[in-house]
Amino acid sequence: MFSKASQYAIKAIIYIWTQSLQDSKVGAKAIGAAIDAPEAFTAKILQQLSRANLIGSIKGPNGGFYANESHANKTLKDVVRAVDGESLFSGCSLGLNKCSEKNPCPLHFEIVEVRKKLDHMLTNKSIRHLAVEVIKGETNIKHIIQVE
Amino acid sequence: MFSKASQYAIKAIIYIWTQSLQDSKVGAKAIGAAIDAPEAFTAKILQQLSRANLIGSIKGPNGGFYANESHANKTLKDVVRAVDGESLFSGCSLGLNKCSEKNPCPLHFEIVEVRKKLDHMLTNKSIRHLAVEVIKGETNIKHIIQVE
DNA sequence: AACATATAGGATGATTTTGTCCTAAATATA
DNA sequence: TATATTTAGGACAAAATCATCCTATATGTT
Repeated sequence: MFSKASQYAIKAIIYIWTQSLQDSKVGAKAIGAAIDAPEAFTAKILQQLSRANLIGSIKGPNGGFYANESHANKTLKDVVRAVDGESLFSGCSLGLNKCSEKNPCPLHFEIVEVRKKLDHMLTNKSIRHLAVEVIKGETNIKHIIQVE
Repeated sequence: MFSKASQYAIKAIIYIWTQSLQDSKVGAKAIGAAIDAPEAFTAKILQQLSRANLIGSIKGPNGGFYANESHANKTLKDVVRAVDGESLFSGCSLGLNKCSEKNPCPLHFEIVEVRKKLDHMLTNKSIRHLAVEVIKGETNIKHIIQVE
């Protein structure tokens, strides 16, 4: 459903918010470690999020990534859009070039319902809100380390 | 949402049913042409569908692919499963190794709703039924050729 | 000013997915 | 039995995605 890149992006941006809500910026290294994602690849994704104005970034010592009020109304849909593009949300799910009410593919009317739920999932809570849930311990964005 | 391979698979198997309902087998070449998919790649996918017993195949002159009563209750979910595997339907959508009711990711409860609709879309009509709709002209599985 | 730290971004490599090509195996027909 | 046709399947190639490495750029600190 989501590419690896957007999975990392979602976990990363929620993590950034958890830190920003406690007034601290985080570096790419710390983010990668926190979400169990490769650091350099995560850094690339953070660039994309930054360019899309979903997070802020500051170079240099004490720099890092952060989110603030200017990002407060962003949702996971913005994240998935920035990283994976529009294809999950629009266009024919079977790849037909002309697919419409008048000339529908076999999934045309059904996919609307799926996308409605998908949209709801990705827009009904702000990323900030999702981060609060993580802080509260209600949800979780990390792998669980297996101990023998 | 769906891989290219499973998009081809869905169109191919519906096309095969449209032909089988009129008592004729179809070859890989004709299938590829009918759904605007590369022939050799389509052939590989047809092998997978055949191995998964979603269609039948016969070698040699007058051979080809077909569907019959023994395939009549198969759905698109079986097709997507055979081609793309299980990941769309189960497992953590953010890729967490341990994600459960007790230790949920931020999307854990929401993804259930999306998958419910997805499941409905892929199981509420048999492939055979979808083919009938195509035959009736109610739906369509081909690209529309652009004429200048 | 020099230095250290951190993001930005280009170049490159690995892996997966997509796609092609060729040979083997099966089977209908002459 | 020989031949033509068609699926099965292995080997290979191209493109996209995932991932790493190195240098440039910005900026805080000494």
